[in-house]
Amino acid sequence: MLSGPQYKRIAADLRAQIQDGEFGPGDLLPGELPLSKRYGVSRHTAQCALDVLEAAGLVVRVHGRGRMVKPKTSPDDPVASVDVR
Amino acid sequence: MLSGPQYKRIAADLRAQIQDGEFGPGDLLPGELPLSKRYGVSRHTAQCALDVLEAAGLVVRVHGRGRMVKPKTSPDDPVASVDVR
DNA sequence: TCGTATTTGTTCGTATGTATC
DNA sequence: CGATACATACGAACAAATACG
Repeated sequence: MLSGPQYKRIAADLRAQIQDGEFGPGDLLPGELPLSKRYGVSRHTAQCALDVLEAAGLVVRVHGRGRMVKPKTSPDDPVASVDVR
Repeated sequence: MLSGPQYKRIAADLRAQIQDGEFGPGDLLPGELPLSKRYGVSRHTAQCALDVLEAAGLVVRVHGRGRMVKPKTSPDDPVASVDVR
């Protein structure tokens, strides 16, 4: 209800951790499987959460490697203002 | 294999139709179910195809209604240059 | 207002392919 | 080669929004 979709909640959670500095630029984020277990959701849902961060321009995917915090290239990124609602 | 992912092929197909004028701005696109039947894929795959167009800024979603061709608001959209490969 | 049909939203599960380490 | 991780694709189910009669 108040919590909304799980995947957006997880995405917001991860985003907070990134912006908190728990994950720096270039750091590898936890993968789909680890996230699915940590939050008690399916792998699909964990994937959706990571997709939100990717769409927000916060992370980048690397096939066979994982997802990493996008190294800031342009200082004009409206990244922090993206609504994860 | 040689043809690549189905969802990207379908997305490219739809994009061509849009840019061909078969669907004008504001027009409602075929939904996930119609597309899944037309192309013989699952609803999930059809959804992925439509997601590509949405990510490309070509269409917008409306819950309970469907997806429509985005009415062009800004003429600076690098839309046509998006690679659907 | 209510009920129904349609469509998208969210979530689960599974399988297989491909890329990296 | 084997383990890990993302890529693609199938299926199913119920929720929520919208439109219409």
